[in-house]
Amino acid sequence: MTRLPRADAVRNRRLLLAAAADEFAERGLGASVADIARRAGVGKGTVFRHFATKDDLIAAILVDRMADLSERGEGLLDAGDAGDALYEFLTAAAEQRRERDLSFLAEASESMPEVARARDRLLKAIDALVARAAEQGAVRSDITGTDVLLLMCAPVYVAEAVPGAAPDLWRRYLAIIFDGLRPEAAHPLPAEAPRL
Amino acid sequence: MTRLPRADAVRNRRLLLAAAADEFAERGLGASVADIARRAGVGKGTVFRHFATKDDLIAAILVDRMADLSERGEGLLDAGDAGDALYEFLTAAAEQRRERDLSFLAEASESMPEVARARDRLLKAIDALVARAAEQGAVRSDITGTDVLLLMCAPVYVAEAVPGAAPDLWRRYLAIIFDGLRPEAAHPLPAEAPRL
DNA sequence: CACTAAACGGACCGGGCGGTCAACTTGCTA
DNA sequence: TAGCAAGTTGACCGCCCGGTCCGTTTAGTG
Repeated sequence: MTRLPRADAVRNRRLLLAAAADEFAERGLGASVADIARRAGVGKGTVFRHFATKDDLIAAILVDRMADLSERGEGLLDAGDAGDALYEFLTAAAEQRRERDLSFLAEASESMPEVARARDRLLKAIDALVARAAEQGAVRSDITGTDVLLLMCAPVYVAEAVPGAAPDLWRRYLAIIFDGLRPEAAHPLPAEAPRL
Repeated sequence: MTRLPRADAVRNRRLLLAAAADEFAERGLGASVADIARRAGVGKGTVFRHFATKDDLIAAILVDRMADLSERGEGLLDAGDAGDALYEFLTAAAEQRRERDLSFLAEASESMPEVARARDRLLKAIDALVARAAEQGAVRSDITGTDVLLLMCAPVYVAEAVPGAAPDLWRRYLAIIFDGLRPEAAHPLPAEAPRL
């Protein structure tokens, strides 16, 4: 059998992921591996022992976050009102991103299979939430889970552009965007729904 | 009197701005000054003669773009249907950004007074468009020009996240978001409207 | 407790970046 | 057309980054 990982290695990996998430959130993509290592209280070499490249580290962070969101979405699937459940899910997604904006990490780790797998799971949960909401007439029936996955990020993105904004400004834009998903649509949807 | 700038200097400045916009659009914020100079057919030193720092160059690009949009918005102020005018303006804004996404330049040049001035002019035009649309009942009356300035960027932002997307996918999200602005609101707006 | 493979640390390397500068060229003016 | 300020150029500087490497430390094992 393969040996179990050493206890200190497990601990350091966790410290590294947490430190990296904080550092990226504060300094953006340009945060240096050396700073991350220092923040985790670890040597720079240790970072590269756990994650072959900076991009691998980024991917690992993203996978963790998407897994958290997936769990949340799956837990909301048996809620009574499907519209409320969807709204609540979108709120949770916005809150996660609000706490630490790591959206810029996505482009650095496109095309990593582990990230793709995590995103597929997330999309599956959202698909189910949207389908139920559409059945119950809470949202228009021509939007897809992918639409919602994409729009999910918009409220915080929009609110972030305001320098000294109230911390819950994103709620304002979530309300507006969710209103745009209602069944009584004024505008037909141009362009086909995207896939993935 | 102060001397007029030399003809070649004027030409090079224009070449530089165009080359820089292209280069940034293709390579992101990390595009190097050396590459921009090469693309403009000019020495690296010339870049710094025209723009003291990389950030000054970025600011100049942004000012140009915002001025273009402002002009467009101001021209739409005497259109018959204010709702259509607003929709058309948002379409123009999305198209500009779709052609070349330079959104990431904004954070590099926050707090530059020239950029602030250009943005103020743009905001003024949007305020007027939104006020007219609200008067005519095309949009809900509790949204502000600032809201629209912020939301304006969302459709392209959202559509960009899809790798091989149709080039006009953003129209889909513009339709959804514009629907969210209609007067028949389902959700009250949480959080106050932001300023600036 | 002794031994070893796994894990760690940080000096080190090559490369690319933003920005400077002094020698050179050129458009404008009188 | 002569003269010069304005403009151009690319080699150069110092810095910091991602990634490597090897001597040292340490957690688990029998």
